[in-house]
Amino acid sequence: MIDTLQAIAEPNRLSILQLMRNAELSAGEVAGHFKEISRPAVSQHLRVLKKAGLIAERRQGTSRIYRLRPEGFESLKALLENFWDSRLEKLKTAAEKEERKKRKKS
Amino acid sequence: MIDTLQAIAEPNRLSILQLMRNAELSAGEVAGHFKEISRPAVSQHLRVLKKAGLIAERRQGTSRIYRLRPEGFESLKALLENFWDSRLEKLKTAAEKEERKKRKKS
DNA sequence: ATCTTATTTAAGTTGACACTTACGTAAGTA
DNA sequence: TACTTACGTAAGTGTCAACTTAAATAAGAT
Repeated sequence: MIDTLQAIAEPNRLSILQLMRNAELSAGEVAGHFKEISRPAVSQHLRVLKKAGLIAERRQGTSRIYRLRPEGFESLKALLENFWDSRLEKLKTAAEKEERKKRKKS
Repeated sequence: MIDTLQAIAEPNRLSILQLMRNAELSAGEVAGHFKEISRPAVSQHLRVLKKAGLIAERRQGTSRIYRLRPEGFESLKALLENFWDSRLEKLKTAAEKEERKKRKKS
């Protein structure tokens, strides 16, 4: 969970994920999009993303092809929904409290 | 955006946010939940979270009360939806391609 | 077998950042 | 005014992770 977050929270890795949003890419193709960092750096980022379950790897000849794993984002989605829904959450628990009060009375 | 992610992707800060999900807390109350780290450390985390727009601060006597800012999560939500909906996205662009093909024909 | 292509792994360096202790500040209380 | 309470800020330290270059691996092509 925290690993997923940390994997995404690095600028270059976030870029890599965004590149893969619509297409699979080989390690070399990914690296081609980055002028600032070397191939090994990209390779290391891919490893982190893979370990976090955010991408999957498959081999084809000498290349390795990577693709996004949308399932990998699901636990994160669940976690974060608790924050942007927290206002609803509060209303809900308040309503439940009210409910218990009523039952006590009757 | 990346700041928001980095703010959340630190274990203690994530815990702080989770603490605040249902109630406002003073800095001291937050610090009270952490045995492993000192008050100043908590204070520094609160600053990061505030800078990222994830929490808001208000003063009351000598205390400072912090509360969650669900709006602060929204840009992050928008970003991430592009990942877990990426399969739909692919279908959509494929459908659009198909659409253009048809128009060419007619 | 050797060479090339595509990529990862190893080893080492550096900068950022999460922490600590010590000090500063700001509001309320005696 | 002095004291206390509740914090934040400053300064310094250690760890970790993102990078580099160099070497290793793995599959194909000659």
